[in-house]
Amino acid sequence: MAQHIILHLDMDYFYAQIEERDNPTLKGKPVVVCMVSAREGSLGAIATCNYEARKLGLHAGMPCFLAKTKAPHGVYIPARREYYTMVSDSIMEALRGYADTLEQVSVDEAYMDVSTKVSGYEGLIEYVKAIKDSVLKRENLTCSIGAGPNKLIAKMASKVNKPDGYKIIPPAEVDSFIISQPVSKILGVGEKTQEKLAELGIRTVADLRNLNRDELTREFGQGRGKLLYESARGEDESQVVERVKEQYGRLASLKRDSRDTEEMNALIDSLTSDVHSRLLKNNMAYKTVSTTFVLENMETKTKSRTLQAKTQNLDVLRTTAKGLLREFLAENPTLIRRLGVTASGLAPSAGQKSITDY
DNA sequence: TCTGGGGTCCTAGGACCC
DNA sequence: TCTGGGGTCCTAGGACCC
Repeated sequence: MAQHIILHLDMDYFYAQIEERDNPTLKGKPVVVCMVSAREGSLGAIATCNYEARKLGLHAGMPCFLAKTKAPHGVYIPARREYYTMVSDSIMEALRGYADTLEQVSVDEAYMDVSTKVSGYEGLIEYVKAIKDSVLKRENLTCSIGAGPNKLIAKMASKVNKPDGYKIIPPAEVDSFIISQPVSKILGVGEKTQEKLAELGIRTVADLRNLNRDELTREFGQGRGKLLYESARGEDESQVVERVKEQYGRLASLKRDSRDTEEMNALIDSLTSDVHSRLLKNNMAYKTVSTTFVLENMETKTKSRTLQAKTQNLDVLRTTAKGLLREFLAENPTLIRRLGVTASGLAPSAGQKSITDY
């Protein structure tokens, strides 16, 4: 049975690196790419920043007004998402030829199963270097690559020598590699799980190994329990698979917290147009519509409705989303901060069908 | 004086069907 | 008086990721 060789490729500080590439005078300065919303008085939040900015304590998700107090000389650039997506598509295309299967995880990240492309871990360094080189030649951008016998190890390895580096973990080194990691590095262990683990006295993967399967499923449920048990042993059976989009959604902030139906319906018009154009572009139909409400206190609520049959129709999307908004307002007295619309239950569109599907 | 936007996966209860 | 068990779909929410 041939061994699996999985790579995880991660573009370095992707959005900010693209901005640096396009404007070399930015090199050496803290570069901060911001997501800007329509909200009055808001400077938005950081999407990505380069390493100079990180040294000053900046990180993704940080509000930009706060970033500006820490890095007043930084260069703040509004995100150009469509452009970054084009760059991403070009990179993914370049990677495809190097992989048996390519699984794009996000704009700047992909898993590659290269099991039949290389003869083993011996020749892997050259192969990894060739991939990094092709990305550099194609888009003049650097990336980092991790390699190992499964996705978990590849992903953790890609972080080891960032930026512009690589790390290969052959099967014999998996155990010593994984056991040295803090639990927070395990994929799927976020803030909440970390807190709960800390209460149980668990901080490292080595600690985690002291709990057996039953204890973990009792504490964390079937899914997360299994994940923790296997991850602690460097095991991950999940395969690299070509991803199919399961939903298209758009979310945006209101100018100010509101219950103004007219304003919100107008926003829904614009959000649904966007979602709809992506459905058309990919020739997909949807069956379920969800409206997302982010409240004053940042709490998120959703309401959804599944149709009798799938459709591609824009008016149905709009009417359903607005209906859900009306219901939500009738049931909840709270002000709304952000609104979102998502189409899910996607399937390839049958072609000429339209309103009659409803 | 605040805190963006786009996703995936899992869980759980109820409806409904065989 | 007692009334199984399994599967699928729908809705809602939570955790996590970039």
